[in-house]
This record gives sequence, structure tokens and C-alpha cells, in this order.
Amino acid sequence: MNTTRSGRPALTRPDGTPLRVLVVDDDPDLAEVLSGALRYEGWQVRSAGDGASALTEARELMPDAVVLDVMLPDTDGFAVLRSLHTVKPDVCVLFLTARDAVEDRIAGITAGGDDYVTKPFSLEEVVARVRGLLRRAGMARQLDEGPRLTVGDLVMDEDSHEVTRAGELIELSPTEFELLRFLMRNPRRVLSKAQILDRVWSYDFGGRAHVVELYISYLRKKVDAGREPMIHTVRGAGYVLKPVTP
Amino acid sequence: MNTTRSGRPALTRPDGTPLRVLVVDDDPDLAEVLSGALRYEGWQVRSAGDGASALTEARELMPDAVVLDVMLPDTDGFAVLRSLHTVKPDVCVLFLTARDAVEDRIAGITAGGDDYVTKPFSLEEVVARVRGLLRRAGMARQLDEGPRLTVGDLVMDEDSHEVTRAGELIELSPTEFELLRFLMRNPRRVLSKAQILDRVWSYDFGGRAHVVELYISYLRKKVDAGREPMIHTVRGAGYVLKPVTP
DNA sequence: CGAACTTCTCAGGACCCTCTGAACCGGGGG
DNA sequence: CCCCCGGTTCAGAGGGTCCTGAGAAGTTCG
Repeated sequence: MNTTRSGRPALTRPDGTPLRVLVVDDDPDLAEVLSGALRYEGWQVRSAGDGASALTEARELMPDAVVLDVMLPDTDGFAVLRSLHTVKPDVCVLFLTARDAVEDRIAGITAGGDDYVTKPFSLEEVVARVRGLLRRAGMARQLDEGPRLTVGDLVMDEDSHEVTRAGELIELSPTEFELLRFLMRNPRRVLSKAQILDRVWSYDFGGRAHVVELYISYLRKKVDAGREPMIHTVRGAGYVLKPVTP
Repeated sequence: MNTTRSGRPALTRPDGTPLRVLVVDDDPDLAEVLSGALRYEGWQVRSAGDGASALTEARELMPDAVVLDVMLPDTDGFAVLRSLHTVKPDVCVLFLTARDAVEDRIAGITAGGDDYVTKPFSLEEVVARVRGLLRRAGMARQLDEGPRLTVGDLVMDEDSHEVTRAGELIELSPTEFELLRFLMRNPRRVLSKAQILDRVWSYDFGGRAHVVELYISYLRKKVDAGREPMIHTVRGAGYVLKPVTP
């Protein structure tokens, strides 16, 4: 069976081969980071720096999904989208757009089921969105069923953003939600504060690791409140999320 | 079973194969957006930019429905319609027309069971109209029953435009109706303001996402008034419609 | 032509989220 | 015993998101 570098079972194409993703961004550092994060999911990744090479790469790779910066040196996102669809009509696209350019020309982009995130984003968010796109497109053979993430009696529905523990509803802020999602996707594994910071916080975040401790404390209050704790501290190493009865 | 990219069961042809739709518009951006929205419904879509290529595409695709711009560079929509009918006599047509265009000529055409929408339109509207055309033509085997949409005790009849909650009639303005329809077609799923804007508002709308908040507030006053709320805000993410008892 | 309605902009304000700084806590080592 | 260290928690500033009311412009309809 196909497994990710992270040890989790990979989300694969219906025929069992790894999902193929193309990353298009003119900032090579960002493209590299994104590629790394997606490759970590066990997917086959290639990247391009402009619209023209994006097309040639797409023709070769025949990607299931494309992560596409809207601002490219040669063409605009809409034109690339059109050409991509002529190459592979059922391709999913996740657009990356600058916060201040928001809404200026997103019109219609999400209409086809495609999605977008605004810069600066967190890697966890991008990965989650791509997964969501592929899942909804029926492109991914889901090894776990549906949009549900389960660890012990803790359940997260990624579509409705609902989180319950032992059936009780838990209200979370956006950052709390993303942090918990990251923990739940890596259960029984110690995650260092640096790792968490890299994945859950946006790449331009300047703050210290102290926020992670803070948000872990918030989560404990909501998730572990009065119950058998699932979030554990490993001194000098990081944090683990574990079901109460392994 | 054939499912849409949105996860809903697809509206299929009587023999179970996906419905086939041809989009004809000379604005490539608009054609792209329309194709995307229709493809998202699980239908097989092709597009053309003028009357001549529309015919060749039609001969190949044998579409069940055609979305047809009345103003084309080479011929006018009515000529195309006539040729289409020689290719496939029982094809349904949804005309796209400018607001100030001659509506009386259109009126004659729609007598034949065809329909039209005026530019600028919302994607939700176009998709709903095409669905309606096919349903009425008996072209579509309806997997869910009829023109009725139900979420909890909230019921919408798409044909009569009647909406009731717990049997009580709710009066809605056109925009409120379309917004609610979009929510009801995607229950238990967080919809971002951008997503809603792309789908429910016309493609040329220049305003900000703030209107969505406003209309959600209107809907709440009518749908949730004094009752257990069904419309929920997910801060930083969007809105969800959920039945009170899942 | 006027009335009712619909849509959208604007502005005020409430509330929530995030992050900083500092106090606190408990264990281990000097 | 005291101090250091990693971790936890509290309090609060500031910034942002979201809600709502008022009203202007446009549209529909009698």
C-alpha cells in the first residue's frame, strides 16, 4: 500500500496511483515550500514559475489538481485556467491570491467548484483545501470515509466545521480549529512547537513559539475540559494527541 | 452511481449517463465560468464561441440542452436554434440575452418550452433554469423527488417559489430566494462569502462581500425568526445551513 | 406618475480573535 | 533551599469580523 512520508495512508487516485499536483508560483521559495508540503502528503508534485511552463508541465504531468498563483509574470489566472481545462477538463484548481487584491477578480472562480486562499496562508490550510477539492471531485479514493476526522471520541467534520467530543459540540476559533485539525491528522505523534508553527501559522508569521503553548492551552480548556485528557505535553519535545484508550 | 463534484447525486439522463450540455458564448471568460458551473453539477459540458463551431460541437456531443447567447459574431441565436433543431429536434435551449434586447422575439421562442435569462445573470440562476428545462422535458431522471428542496422543517418548491418553515409560509425577495436556494442545495457545508458571491450574485457585480452579510441577516429575520436557528456563522470561514436536529 | 419594494452603500458599534507581556507553577540541579 | 527552566495561565491591548439600522438609488407595478 502506498504510504506518505508522514506515515499516514495516502489519499490516492481511484486506480491506486498517487495523486498528481502541479504548483505554479513565480516566487521559487514559496513554490518550494508548497511542493514540499504536498509531497509530504504522498502526492506526486511538480512546479512551474509562469503560465507558459505551467502548461507544458500540465501536459506532461496531467495533474489532478493545480495550485495556482493568480498573479503571474506572463498571463493572468483566468487565461491559465482556460488552457488548463482544455488540457484536462476535470482538473481542480486552488488559487493563491494576495489579501489586498481580494475580490477584485475572483468572480466566477469558485463557481466551478474551484477554491482559493489568500496570502499569507498556512500550509495546513492549503493542504486541507486541495484535499477537499479532490475529495469533492471524486478524484480521490478516500481511505477513511468522507470529510470526517476521528480520534477516539473526538470527531471533526471538515465540511461543516463541526467538532464534537463524546457527542458534545465544541466551539472553536479559526486558529484553534486549524491547530486541532493538524493534531488530529497526526494522532499519537509528538509534534514539536516549531513543526506546529510552520504548518498551522502563516509562513510570514514573525512571533515566537509561545503562541503555540497558548493555543494548546485554549484547546485543552475546550477539548479536555473536565474529561480524560487527550492532549499531552512531552517536555522538551512537543505535544501529542492520543485517544484515551489506545 | 454518478455523483457531482459537489457530492450531490447527479441529475442524469434516463439511461443513467450524464446529461450533456453545450455552452455557446463569444466571451471566453463567460463561457469558461458557465461551463465550470455546469460541469460542477456532474454534467458533460462542451463550449463554442460562435454559431458555426456550435453546430459542429452539437453534432458531436448531441447535447440534451444548449445554453445559447443570442448575440453571436457570425449569426444570431435564432438561426443557430433552427440548425440545432435539425441536428437534434428535442434539444432544450436556454437563451442568454441583454436586458434591453427585444424580449418579444424571445417570448415567441419560449413558447416551445425553451427559456431565457437576461444578462447579467447569476450562475445559480442559469444552473437552476437548465435543470428546470431538462426536468420538464422529461430528459432528466430525477434522483431526488421533484422540484422540492428540504432541509429539516424548511421546504422550498423551486417551481412555485414557495418557501415554508414548519408549514408557515415565508415571503422572500428574489435575491433572498436565490441565496436560500444555494444554502439549501449545500446543507451542512460551510460556504464562504466569496463562494456565495460567485454563485448567487451576477458575474459583473462589483460590490464587496458585505452584501452577503446583509442578506444573511435578512434571511435570518425571515427564516429563523423566533425559532431555533438554522443559519449559523462560522467566523473567518463563512455560513452553514443546518437542520436543527441532525 | 406615485407607491411599494428591492438592492446596495455607509457608518456605528458589539463582540471576538489573536498575540504580547508578565506572573505563576513544579521539577531538577547546584 | 534557592534558582533556573520549560511550560501554563491570566489579563489586556489592538485589530478584525460581523451585525444592524438608516437611507439613497433604482425597479416594478398599479
